[in-house]
Amino acid sequence: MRASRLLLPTLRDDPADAVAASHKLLVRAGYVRQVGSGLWSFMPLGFRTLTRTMQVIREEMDAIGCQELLMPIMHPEELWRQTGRNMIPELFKLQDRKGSELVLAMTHEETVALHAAGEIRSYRDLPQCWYQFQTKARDEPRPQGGLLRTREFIMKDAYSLDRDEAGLQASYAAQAGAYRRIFDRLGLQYYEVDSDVGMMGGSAAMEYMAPSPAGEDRIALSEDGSYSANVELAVSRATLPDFGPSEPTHEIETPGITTIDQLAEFVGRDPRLTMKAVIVVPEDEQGGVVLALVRGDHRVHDLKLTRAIGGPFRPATPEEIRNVFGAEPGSIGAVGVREGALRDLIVDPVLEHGGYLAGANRTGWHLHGVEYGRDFTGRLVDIRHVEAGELSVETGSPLRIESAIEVGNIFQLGTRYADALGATYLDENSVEQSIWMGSYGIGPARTVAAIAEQCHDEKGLIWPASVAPYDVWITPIGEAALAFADTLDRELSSAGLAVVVDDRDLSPGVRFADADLIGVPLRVTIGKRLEKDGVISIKRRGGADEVDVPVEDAAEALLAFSGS
RNA sequence: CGGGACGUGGCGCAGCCUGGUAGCGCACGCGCUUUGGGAGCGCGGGGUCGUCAGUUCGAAUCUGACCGUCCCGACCA
Repeated sequence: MRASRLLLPTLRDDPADAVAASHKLLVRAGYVRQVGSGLWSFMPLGFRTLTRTMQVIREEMDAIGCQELLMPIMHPEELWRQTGRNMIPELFKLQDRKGSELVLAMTHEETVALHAAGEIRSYRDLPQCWYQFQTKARDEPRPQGGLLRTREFIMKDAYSLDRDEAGLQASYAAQAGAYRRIFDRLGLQYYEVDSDVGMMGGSAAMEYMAPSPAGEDRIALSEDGSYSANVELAVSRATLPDFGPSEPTHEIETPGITTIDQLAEFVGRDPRLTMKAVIVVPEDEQGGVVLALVRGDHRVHDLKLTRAIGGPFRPATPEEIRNVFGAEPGSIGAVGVREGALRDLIVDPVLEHGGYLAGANRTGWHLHGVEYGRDFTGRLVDIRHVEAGELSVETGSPLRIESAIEVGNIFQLGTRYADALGATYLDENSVEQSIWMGSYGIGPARTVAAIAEQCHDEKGLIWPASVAPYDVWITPIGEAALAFADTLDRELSSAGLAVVVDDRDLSPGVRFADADLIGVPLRVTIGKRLEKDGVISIKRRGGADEVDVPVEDAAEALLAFSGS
């Protein structure tokens, strides 16, 4: 293919509004263009890379017996009412001309359960696995980072249907294996981490996380490799202070002290010997205030607390705090709270042992020696944010925290969707049973962006061979060189390689710069030395220096390079 | 939703404070020269200055509203 016939809209400057490396590079190299916030077109170059990425995914799905199908993007809202997910704020809603209510699918569990209910009759029909590449629409509060977070995107979503939990676990394991093969083939560096089930519900989930500074997620990883989890649910062994002997509680006056730092400083004690009170109000109709306690030097993880409460919450106002505790914010604790004043009292398990300095519910005073079980009780739920340097629970290996991009996830859903939509089968005893479902997603476009984040240098993109838009980029300099380039193109193309001959009437420097920016793995330069010495130069993008190859060996050498 | 920034040819920007006929670089078209790392000279085309309203003799510039985009905090492939 001659470059003069291709759309190669490369840019010399970074787009002004781009921050993430993948955003800058994919726009500059002409792979993608923006249509609106979180809405992107894949230009021909980008579409080739996206297609190759999807093909790798398709091959590995097929390899585990998953069957490709296609479900609609537009659904009757009624379908989503049946699982209650029509209330999700990210769900786009619209009406047709008759006023019928429709939604744009943000995922397809409901549709799969609908078809399972319609088509699966017997245990003999199970297990099944279905997948598709389909556009998802999500009314994101904040699209971001170019392709990293968009409002419309293609997802590979697969769904397993099994007769029982053991079957689901086998399907889940098969998907996990396929995912590892997919991301290995795509040349992506990634971690498989335990994750929150989020809006999907269900019992277990893992995420595939590509480490990158542009990533929005934080993952906790143990140094010995035995533990990896999203910080949304990561647990760790906290360091323990020297508590000293247990003492009865006694009040101490702490005038004007409202923060943990001030308190620790004022009494000259380790902040780890203090207790922090977080007061929040659940955002539901029930009303009431929840008191959450963590150690003074720890942070509450919002999502963990959301799970503990069972829904979203907001911080309590100073007035609400005064009303419930009879004291100013900054001197709140669990001891001496009026009976029935709290809707819930959640205690981080770190506080189960030891005596702490805590708020006295009396403005300007704190309590010394407060112990769980003796002085107060509450629901023990892990709500604390894991910190770098803490130790993994099982092996005691130190944890670090990395930023990462979520490129895929797998969920064990259980029977929630099947139950909501009546997806059942008859077992050997003619007893009706619920179908167990799993769902498995990969964002191909986000994966392309994650690869771009990991695989680039100051000159541009450096694609792994499996996803590069073309395999070989030939830059001929001069007429004789162009003729030989076309010959080489024919030879390599018939051997199955995708080749670009950059015949554009541009200076060599510009064409070299474009080739580097676009990131094709193999670069061939044909110049004066073709006629003088009978050699051409081959260079691997991002690899070692150029090597000269005699013209008669050129095709063979390139085929060997592309295969390795 | 809270906070911040920006909107001027295709791209990157200046001009705005201090109102007076819209400019620079790149890109683009034509001609000549040039060809192993973002070439040179010459000529040329292209902009309702986000939109609407207001102030003014006169608005890219001042005021207001709206729209759009990006970034930082709560959500997800």
